[in-house]
Amino acid sequence: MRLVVARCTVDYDGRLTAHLPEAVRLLMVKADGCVAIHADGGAYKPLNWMNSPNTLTVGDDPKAEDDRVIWTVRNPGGETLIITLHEVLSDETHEMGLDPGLQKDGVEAHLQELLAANPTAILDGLRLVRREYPTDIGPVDLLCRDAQSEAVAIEVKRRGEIDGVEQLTRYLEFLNRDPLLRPVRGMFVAQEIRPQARVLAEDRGIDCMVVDYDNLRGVESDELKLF
Amino acid sequence: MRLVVARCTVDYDGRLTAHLPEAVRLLMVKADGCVAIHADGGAYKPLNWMNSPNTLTVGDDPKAEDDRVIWTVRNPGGETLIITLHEVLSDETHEMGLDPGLQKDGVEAHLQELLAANPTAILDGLRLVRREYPTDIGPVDLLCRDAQSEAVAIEVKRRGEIDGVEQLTRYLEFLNRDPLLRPVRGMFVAQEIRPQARVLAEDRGIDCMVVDYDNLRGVESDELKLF
DNA sequence: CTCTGAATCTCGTGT
DNA sequence: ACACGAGGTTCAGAG
Repeated sequence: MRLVVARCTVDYDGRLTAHLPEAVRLLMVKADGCVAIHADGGAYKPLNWMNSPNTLTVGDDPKAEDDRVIWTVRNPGGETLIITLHEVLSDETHEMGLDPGLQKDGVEAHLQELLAANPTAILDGLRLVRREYPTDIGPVDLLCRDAQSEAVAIEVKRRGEIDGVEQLTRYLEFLNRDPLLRPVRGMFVAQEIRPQARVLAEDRGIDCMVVDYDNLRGVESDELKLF
Repeated sequence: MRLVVARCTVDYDGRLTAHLPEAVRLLMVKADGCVAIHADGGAYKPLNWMNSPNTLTVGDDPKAEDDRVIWTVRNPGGETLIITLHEVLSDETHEMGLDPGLQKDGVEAHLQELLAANPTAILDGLRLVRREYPTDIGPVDLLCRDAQSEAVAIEVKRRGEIDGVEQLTRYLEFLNRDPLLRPVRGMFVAQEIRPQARVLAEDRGIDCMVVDYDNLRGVESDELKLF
């Protein structure tokens, strides 16, 4: 990884056009060639960047009186990032090697897995038909049948907001056209449900349910203990 | 901005839990206190981070035999980021000052402006009634009248996806309650429309249209040349 | 390969 | 403060 601290101006032209006036910033060039320009504050996201694959060419500015250097970064999509370095304050390179990568736990996929394994935690007598049950407009998280064998479509979210209710409503609209499934009931299951989402869901006849991730893990381990 | 290159392990516990095995990485501490951990490749996004405001406390690990150092970053939300530095390879600090910020051009707002100025680029004989026409549930991008003076509600997107169709559907539902407007037709205009979004739109009787940003700019400049 | 949906989304704007 | 929508979204996973 090469780290350059420099007073610079930047111009990006690609999916949009963007410009950075002259200031001191960090230029980060990673081993795979991707380039990122960071300011000293604000977000973790860089001000500008160019992902790999790309080509970086370095040249002097023939029009300039001082010794400024121009970096031109081009990618196969025709996007360009032009960095004019007016003054270089630091330029260091460090070898780092490949990163073993991030291990995550506790995202929506895990919640969905736990619920698929324990549908009765949602509703007594509930049985799983399929995870990611396909419809013409995308897959429903869980399709189940309740104790009366009626279909229940379940949308799982970490945080339940209005767009999740919209999503489930669309699925229900399409699922209810299928005579083998009709009538299909909707359930909105999340670790947290925003008040507005709850209002909209209830207005549409969709049941809401808040579940606890750690409790569910407990349920699962309890079941494992039985064997 | 402080830049530390170190062999380290990282544990994040907050909205999810995540762990990074030992490897050499860049630790970036910005002037506002935010911390980011970068690998030497992949995305511009850091592997782990903690936004400002937060507190960084540095301490030795009393249990360790070597001289490892532990950084503990805490934010008011109770999230923690624990970085164990096994070996520090570089540690530098640079003053950068405030960044003047990014100037952008070519986003959805510009597309909407161009279409508002040239409604006939969407449909022959189309006249603009109002941009950001208000309804009880939010403003419609463009409200127009066609050659037969019937109302047309237009949703403008850079990339047309299902959400946009939902949005327009909601607006149409409310606009069609207004006897002065009824019947209101819907049009979904974007630089690119995803197939599933097109299916849903057509299912709802909404017309789709793909427009080109650069062409529109050309139309505009053509009109300007007339004067 | 495309397409869909999640994200520690982030970031702005408006109320 | 919260809700809503856009993003050079990025990113991973399934068909």
